Parts: sequence; structure tokens; C-alpha cells
Amino acid sequence: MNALFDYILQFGDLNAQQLKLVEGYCEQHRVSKNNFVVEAGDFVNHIYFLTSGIVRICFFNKNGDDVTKYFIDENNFTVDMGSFLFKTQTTTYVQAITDCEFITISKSAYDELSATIPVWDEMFQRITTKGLMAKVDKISPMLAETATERYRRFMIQFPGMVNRIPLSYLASYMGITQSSLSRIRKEIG
Amino acid sequence: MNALFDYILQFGDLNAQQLKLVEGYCEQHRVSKNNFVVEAGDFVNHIYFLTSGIVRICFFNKNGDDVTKYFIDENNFTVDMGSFLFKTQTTTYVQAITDCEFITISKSAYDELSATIPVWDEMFQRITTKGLMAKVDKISPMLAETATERYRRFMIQFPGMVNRIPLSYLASYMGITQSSLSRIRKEIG
DNA sequence: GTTATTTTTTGCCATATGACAAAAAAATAT
DNA sequence: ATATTTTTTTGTCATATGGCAAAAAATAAC
Repeated sequence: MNALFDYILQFGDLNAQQLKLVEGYCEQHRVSKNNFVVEAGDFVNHIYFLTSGIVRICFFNKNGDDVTKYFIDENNFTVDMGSFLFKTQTTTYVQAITDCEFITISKSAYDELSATIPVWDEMFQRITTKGLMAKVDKISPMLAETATERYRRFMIQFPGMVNRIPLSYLASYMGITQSSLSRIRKEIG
Repeated sequence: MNALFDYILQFGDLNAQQLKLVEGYCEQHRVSKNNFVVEAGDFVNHIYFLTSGIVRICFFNKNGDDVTKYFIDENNFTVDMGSFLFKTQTTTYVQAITDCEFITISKSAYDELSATIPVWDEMFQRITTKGLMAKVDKISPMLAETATERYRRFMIQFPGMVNRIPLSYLASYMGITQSSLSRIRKEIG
């Protein structure tokens, strides 16, 4: 719970009373390895703050390939904020790569907090915007890099995550085949 | 001006009086071909709605290569909303690829509108979020595609833009060399 | 219209990555 | 512990793309 508070307090100030209020709306949620947190077609009606584990965001392309868009690790929101805020169907899956624990807040709870805490919406606008900007900034340079550079960057950006993610997922995130990634890893060590 | 109104009214309702108010704050701005609208290091203090022309968003990597992140065409906001809203320095350049015309709203005007029109902030949150999501959705699948597929997708997503953009920019956007793109284009026709 | 400059195309060869299949290793179930 | 399944590595060859340089074409300058 502290992790969640630490996180959101970066984006705005809440007093002790407000934090208490937020805490009252929080729920615990567990998803075990390989299960889906959210599936394409769902209307997302919770926000998920990941307190332990790793999830991946993926979709299936027209050939049926499972393509990983990105990974999210501890102490970050995993949700498709767009779907949550705009009440649209998601087009992506959120899958637990390891056993995961979340703190969730339902849409109705979110709306009540929004009505009660003046800065709530602004905070979540910031969280959403910043999260999306971070994604753009991570993905965008990858195209101009070789696979080896992407792998190096990934190891730097997510130290410790590399060894917890199946190679196939990481390869599809990097846009290369599993075999190639295996060879790159062998090369680099 | 109508194009701007059409655009923002997708994201919330404004009555005639409010539109009048917005119009009063709008300014015209022209940037001629190859000039920069915004440079890395600037604090962005206007939002730019592009009414004619094409711009590209780019940055320079550590090797000094000029890397194009994406293109924006008529009737879209070009601004780095993150920098605008959070008053941070941009890290990217916005360059006019053709002669461009913009409608701009200054930060101070924006803030006054924000104070006067209740739904203003919410509308721009939506515009920002949606714009960022669109970027993620465009860039994200590219990694899993071959260069040829990327080019085909680009032609579909931005019909008419292909022939107004220098090859070198388009190539760097797609993460390949100009020569390769030239060959792909020859192949496809 | 001619010249200079920029942009695009092409040629040649090197290298990175893909496709497919099989072997090896690791994880999981019994 | 053993068998089964999943994941990773490796082998072989084909193909896509890069690097570099020069030619051709298009654009801009005079």
C-alpha cells in the first residue's frame, strides 16, 4: 500500500485524511502465472497497480502471432487508462508472466474519489500522460536500433527483468525471433 | 478555424459563446519549409494546431543521427502536450517539412480558458491521451513488421503523405536506410 | 537556360536476421 | 525419481537490410 501511495504522491499532494479515504477503496487482487488480468474486448473497470510480479501487454495479429507490446513490473499501473477513462473496449491482453499481486480501484470508487478529492483527476491525468509518454519514448528509439542494441537497452532499462521473462515474449517485444535472441544473448553474455 | 472546432468538439461540448471565447485567444502562426517550430530544450508555451502542411517530430541520437519519431499532418495538434502541461523542456524537435500554418493558443490563454470553461481541461486530457495512445498504437506494431510491411502500412495510414516527405525522413521513421526504402518503393511501385 | 545543390536510385558486397528442424536443457507433472 | 512438457539452444541455408560509393534525377540558385 505504501508503494501505491509513494507512487501517486509523485503526481500531486494528498493529506492523511485523503489517503485514508483512498485506502478504503483499495482492493487486493491476485493473478497467478500465465493467467490473464484483462482480455481484449473487456471493458476495463478497475485500475491495477502492480505490487509484485511482471505482466506483459500483448495482442494477436492477423496471422495469429502473439505479439508483446511491452512489460510492466512492480510499482506501476498496468491498466489501459484509455479504456478505463473512456469506457471503450480494450484491444490488448494483460497477462501475468509471474504470479502477480495488485491493488485495484474500481471505476465507481475512482469516480467517487474524483468527486471528493479535487486534485484526483489531475493526478491521474498526469499519471496517464506520463505513462504513455514513457511508452512512446521506450518504443520509439527501438526501430532505429539493431536487435543487439535493443537487448542491451532492455537490460539497462529493466535490470533484473530479463531473467524472469520467457525468451519468446522478450523476442516478440524486440521484434525478432526467439532463435536470434538466443544467439544475441549468447554473444553478449 | 472550423477545422480546429470540429476537432476539439469531438472531445467535449462547447456552446457558441464558449467557442467565441476560444476563438478570441487563437493566433495564426506560419513556419516555412525546413524551419523548426519547436526545438529541443524549449519550454513549449503554445499549443499548435496544424491547419496546413506536414511536420515531423525528431531528435538527434548520440551518434548525431537525425531520427524521425513520427509525422503529423493537417488538422491535428502537434504539440508535446507533456512539455506544455507539465512545463518541462522538450527533448524533441518539431520541423516543418512543408510550409505550415498553425492556429496557436498560448499557455496563459490556455490557463484562462481552463479557468473559464469547466470542461476545457477534461477535453484536453482526452485529446492528449488519445493522441499519445494513437502514437503507441502506430509505432508499436512496426517492430514486428518487415520494412516492406511498414511502408505499406504507412501508405494506408497516411495516404497522400508519402509523396510530400523526403525519403530520408521516412526511412529514419521506419528504422531503415534511405537506399533500402528506395528499393522497397521500387519493388512495390 | 545553365549551373549548382539536393535528393533519389543503383551496384556491389558484407552482415544481421529469418525460417525451419532437431538437439539440449529446464521446468513441470506423475 | 521418472516421464512429459515446455523452453532454450544450435545447425543449416535463404533472405532482408546495411554500408559505402557512384550515377541519375529532381530541385533550387543564379
